[in-house]
Amino acid sequence: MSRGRQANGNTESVDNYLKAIFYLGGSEESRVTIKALAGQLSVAPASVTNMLQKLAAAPAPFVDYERHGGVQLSSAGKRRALEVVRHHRLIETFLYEVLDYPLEEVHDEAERLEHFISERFEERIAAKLGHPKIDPHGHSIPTMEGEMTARESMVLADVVEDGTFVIDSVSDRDVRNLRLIEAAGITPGARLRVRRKASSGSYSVSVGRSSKAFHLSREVARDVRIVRLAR
Amino acid sequence: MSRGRQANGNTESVDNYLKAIFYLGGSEESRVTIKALAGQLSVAPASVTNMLQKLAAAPAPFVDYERHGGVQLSSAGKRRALEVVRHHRLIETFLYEVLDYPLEEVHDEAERLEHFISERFEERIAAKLGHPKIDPHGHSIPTMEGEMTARESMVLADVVEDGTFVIDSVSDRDVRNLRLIEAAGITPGARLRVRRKASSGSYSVSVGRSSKAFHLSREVARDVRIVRLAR
DNA sequence: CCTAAGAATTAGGTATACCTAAATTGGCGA
DNA sequence: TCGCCAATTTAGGTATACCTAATTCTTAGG
Repeated sequence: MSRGRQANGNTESVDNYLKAIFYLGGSEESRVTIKALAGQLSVAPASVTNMLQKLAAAPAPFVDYERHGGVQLSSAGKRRALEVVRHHRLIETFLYEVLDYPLEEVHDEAERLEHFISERFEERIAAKLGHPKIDPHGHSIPTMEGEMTARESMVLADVVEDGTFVIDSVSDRDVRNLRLIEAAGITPGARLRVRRKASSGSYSVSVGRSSKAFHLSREVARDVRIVRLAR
Repeated sequence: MSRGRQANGNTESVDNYLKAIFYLGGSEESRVTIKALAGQLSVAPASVTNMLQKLAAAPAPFVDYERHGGVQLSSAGKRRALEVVRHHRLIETFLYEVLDYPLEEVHDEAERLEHFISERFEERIAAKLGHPKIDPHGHSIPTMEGEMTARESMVLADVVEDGTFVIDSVSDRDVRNLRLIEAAGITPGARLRVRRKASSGSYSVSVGRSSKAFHLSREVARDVRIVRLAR
């Protein structure tokens, strides 16, 4: 009886590799280097090579791996990655909406639970939430069929001209940043006026119809994605 | 970074050993044999010996183990076992009450998730449910402090005289039995009239105020616990 | 009281998923 | 073109938690 198995047939570890390749590959699904994966997963490069060799050697492999040539998800791998992402984001939404979690705590819990919930659990929380399309951070939730609607948003830190935007999503990568972002009232869907770009790369912004401007560091601006408001 | 860790500091495996010792020790908390544990956990006896030696060698051991002398939980072990049981039963209640799971599916999902939820999750579902004292099977839910109210109930299969009882709890051990039990309307709190004990060891019973009697096999009667109704 | 059955333990393996350290490789700049 | 060097891979090791087979206890019955 091999341990470490879950509701589905995968290992927590395998799922994490797939998710990491998915994220690092970006929307172009480009090949990902071993080094980048190692960084993302906080694991030694040698461990990554090992794991990828194992994954690639499987009968219906999740990845397309080539010696010295990086990795890419196979279509099966992409399907599985999207399922894990769906789990993650549904759980986040559930924790936030139903269990009243504070936004910053949602990520870590979801990160653990995403590997262990059954299909039934997934289906039930989706139903309870009315089959939501975005999670509390503003990220798209893939459908059961593994479709994820693409969003064409940009990182706030890349904005060079003043303007008015709609907040698309916020990153859950860094809890400290996320707390600042939330405290500032920066929430997906809200209006964001970018007032000034300091030479340092930081911003003066205001949210909603408030005219109170406040300051956002470049560091924090990197964790906010926005869409230009149609004029 | 050792894998297999959870929200708390334990291994899934360790938690399962503690839970098994807890169950097998019964309310008298008697010593449990290696063989019984091996049976309960579906693991080879040698594996049990190994694990117990490791557990007993820890700085603040969860178990009191003696060579050729069986095991018993230490007070720390009992505390942890009760926490896992609390998780399990709270999750069951949550799945049943909030996510509308069918009763028979509640156990397996809880069995997996009990190891991975955080204290916060535990606290939140308990709050959502109004700090329930029993789970949908009728089992007591230990408190946060590790107290579990004892119930003096008996197994239906042990009843020798006809009489009227209150259903205390039903076992979730066997899904097939549980389905029969539920279909019969046997639910914790309901009234059960035991009409006849066949020589085979099976019963004719009726539930609630219904006078429709039906048949219960000894096998199924072993999974129902009852309390004699005060006259 | 002594022995043999059955319980428990020891010994030696497997698989997973990590690690470090030591090769190797492949592409880029001199 | 060639050699360097960072990236990658190979080699060899660790810990967990299992396994089987072989050995050693314990104790209950003769």
